[in-house]
Amino acid sequence: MDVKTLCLAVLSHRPASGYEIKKALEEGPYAYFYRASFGSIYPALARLLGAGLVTVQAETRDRRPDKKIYHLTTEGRRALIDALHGDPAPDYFRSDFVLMMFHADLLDERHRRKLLDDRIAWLKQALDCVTKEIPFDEARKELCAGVGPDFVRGLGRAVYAAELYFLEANRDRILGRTSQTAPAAASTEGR
Amino acid sequence: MDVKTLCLAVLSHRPASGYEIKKALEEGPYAYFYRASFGSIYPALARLLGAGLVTVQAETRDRRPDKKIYHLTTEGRRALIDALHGDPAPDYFRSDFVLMMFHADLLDERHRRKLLDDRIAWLKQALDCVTKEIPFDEARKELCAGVGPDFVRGLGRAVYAAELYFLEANRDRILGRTSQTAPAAASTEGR
DNA sequence: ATTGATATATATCGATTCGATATATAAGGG
DNA sequence: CCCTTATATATCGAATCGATATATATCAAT
Repeated sequence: MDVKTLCLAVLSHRPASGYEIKKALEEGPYAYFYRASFGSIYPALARLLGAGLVTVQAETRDRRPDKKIYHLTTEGRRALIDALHGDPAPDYFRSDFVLMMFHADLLDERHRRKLLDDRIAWLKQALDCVTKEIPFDEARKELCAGVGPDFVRGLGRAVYAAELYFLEANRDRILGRTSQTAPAAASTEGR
Repeated sequence: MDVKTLCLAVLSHRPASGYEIKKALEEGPYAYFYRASFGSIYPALARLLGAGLVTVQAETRDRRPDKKIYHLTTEGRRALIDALHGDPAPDYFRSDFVLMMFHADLLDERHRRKLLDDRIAWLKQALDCVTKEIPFDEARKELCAGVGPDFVRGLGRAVYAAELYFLEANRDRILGRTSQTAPAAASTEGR
């Protein structure tokens, strides 16, 4: 699924600016399963505009740069629905954390510990967010309402909780046995 | 982490051709947490060669195109270790499946069911692979040996199992309540 | 014989995306 | 003044993608 479709998806909730689309993708529920940079959002919006799948209205604000609000057209909505009914591409997952853990034998103890601690902290924070339903503002709330978002929230919770549980249950395994520090250091820190 | 580092990581196990690197990334344990295309692997290898982080030896084979085997240099190994000790970038995760489920209200019942069924089947197959330790050949076996790979395998298993469990426990929720087909059709298929 | 599929190999193309940067505005702090 | 953060639009050069090209093999179907 390309960034054009992603923008259509965000706009299916409500009209938004390019910046707001980025925010939804970065801080809203989409952040857990998609991502896009300004470098791809603006050209994608330009293409959507050219294709008649969105329209744009400029809003002038005092002492601020103009704001462009993009609206989904009927054709745009249809294009989105078509795309959502296509075959899903395989998940795209890249994780430095996992790559580093995979090469644990090349890592020093300190770094291994830091990776685990940071990951555990991040998972706890993410679980907190997902569980809480982020009620920051109306636009954010709207994105989170419905059976689909509920389902995805539950899925995210399940997966993050499983990872957290696994990391906490197995951290000693990765910290102890591949230690390359002196045995004395290992025995005081491995326990 | 860029594709250069990824190639160094694969080569840290044993020398390999560009094609073999791709295979390791596509079918070996790396497939679950990284990915790269030929379009990025070959240019990355060229850059690594230019930087002296790898060397290459051409092997002539009868009636076959030459095979280029890339070897990690000492500097290459050092560069890899440095990269692995850096700060991990945030995970990059994109999922058409999750995006589609998030927009379940826009999907017809048939498509929703297909998405779930296919995903569940894929998860089962992936769990099977991860559990089995893929003992296809020596090169593959080598990639899977050690505390790091064990840890990552366990992590993958935990996460996939959690997702599978969640999907099986909640499929009726996503199939039933957002149905937009006639009530009669829903009641015969929802069960 | 040809075609299609699959496999092992190297390589590259045009399109897309990334991450950083630029610009324009605001506010606050050192 | 500079830096940081925020709200906005936009673009750059580098990296990556997915498809394609080329070169070889084997096997199966027509």
